[in-house]
Amino acid sequence: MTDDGKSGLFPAGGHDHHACVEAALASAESLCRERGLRLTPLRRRVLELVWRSHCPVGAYAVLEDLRRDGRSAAPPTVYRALDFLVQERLVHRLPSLNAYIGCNEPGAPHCGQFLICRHCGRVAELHDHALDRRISASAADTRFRVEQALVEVRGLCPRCQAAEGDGE
Amino acid sequence: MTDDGKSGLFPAGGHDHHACVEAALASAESLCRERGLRLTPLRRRVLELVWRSHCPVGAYAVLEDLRRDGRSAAPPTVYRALDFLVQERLVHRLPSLNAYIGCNEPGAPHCGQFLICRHCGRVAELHDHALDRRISASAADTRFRVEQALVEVRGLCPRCQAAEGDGE
DNA sequence: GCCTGGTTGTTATATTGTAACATCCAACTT
DNA sequence: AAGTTGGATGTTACAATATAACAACCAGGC
Ligand SMILES: [Zn+2]
Ligand SMILES: [Zn+2]
Ligand SMILES: [Zn+2]
Ligand SMILES: [Zn+2]
Repeated sequence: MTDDGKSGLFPAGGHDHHACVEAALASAESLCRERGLRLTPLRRRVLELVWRSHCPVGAYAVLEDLRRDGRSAAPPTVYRALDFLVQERLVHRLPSLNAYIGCNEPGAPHCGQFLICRHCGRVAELHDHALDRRISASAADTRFRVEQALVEVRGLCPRCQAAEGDGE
Repeated sequence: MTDDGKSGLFPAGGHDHHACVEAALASAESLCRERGLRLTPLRRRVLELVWRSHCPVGAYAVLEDLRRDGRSAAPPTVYRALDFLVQERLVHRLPSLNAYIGCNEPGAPHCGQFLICRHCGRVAELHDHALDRRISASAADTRFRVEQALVEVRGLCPRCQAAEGDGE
C-alpha cells in the first residue's frame, strides 16, 4: 500500500497483487496449522485461485481453472473446497453475486462488509467495527441472537465514478 | 401489534396476518397509482402470495401457487412480476436465501436490513436509520458512491432461542 | 497389516434464473 | 372505428448454480 489505506481499498490500486496472494496463502497455512486443520493441495489451490482473481469468482470459474491445471474436477470438488474455506473464514461468499472473494483479514473474527462496484465488478472488504457494533445493538433490541452478519453495498467505486459520463 | 413493537417483529407474534396482507396490497395500489405504474392482476397476485407467506418465498414456490390458481405460468412470468415488485421496493429479495419477502414499509426509501432465523426461517425487517447512516459514512470514507445497501443477519430469533436445548 | 475418519472422485440430478420470440391488450392517434 | 404502439404476458428452450449419493483413496493410529 502506497497511499492512505482508504482510496487504495479497491484492488485496482497499484499494489503488488502477487505478494497479496502469497501473503494470504502463508496466512492460511499458519491458521490451519494452529487449528489442526488440513489445508490440502486442492484447498490451497482453490484459495490461490480465488485470491488471484481481482474480482469475486464463481464456483464454476474456479472449476474451469482446476481443469486447466489438468486436475480431474467436478462441481462437488470445488464446492467442498469453497465450503471449507468459507467455514474457516479464509474466503467470503457474496450471495448477491453467487461468488467468492478472499478474506483480507482471516483469523480476525468479523462480519462481512463489502463495497461492490456494479460497473467494474471489483469488491472492497471493509472492517468497520462501529458498523459491527451497530448491527449487534440493533439485533439486541429485538432479542435476536446474531451468529453471522453480512453487509453488501452496491454502487460505484471511485474509479468508475470518474469514468461515468464518458464513453465509460 | 399488542406489544412494545420490538419483540413482535417476528411474524410469529399473534398479530392479524390477514390484515397485514390487505394493508400491504392497499399500500401497493396507492403507491403504483401515485407513480403511474400498473399493478396488474398478476403483479398484485404475486405480491399477495409473497405477503401471505410467513417466511420468505422462492420464485418457484410462487410459481406453484400461481399454477394452483389455474393460471398458466412459467418461470419468466413470476420472475418478471418479482422483478417489478423489487424494483418498486414493494418486496425485497434476500440473496442469501434466493427468496423474497414483502417490504413492511414500502414507499419509504431505505436499505434492506433483515434478521434471518436459521431455525424457523422467519425473517424480521429492521429500519435502523443509524445503521443506514453508519453504512453511508463507512462507504464515504472510501469515496464509494452507495446506490443500494443490504444487511443480512443470521442467527436465532427469540422464540427459537427458547426452544433450543429442548428437543427443538 | 488393517482399521478408521476425513478427503476427493464420479455420476446424476435438483434448484434457480434468463434469452428469445410470439401473443395479447390497453391507451393513444387519426 | 380502425390502426398504431409500447408494455405486459405466454411459451419454449436453455443457462447457471448447487447438491445428493455413493465409490475410491489416503493419512494416521492400532
Ligand atoms: Zn473478511
Ligand atoms: Zn468500479
Ligand atoms: Zn423494506
Ligand atoms: Zn426462529
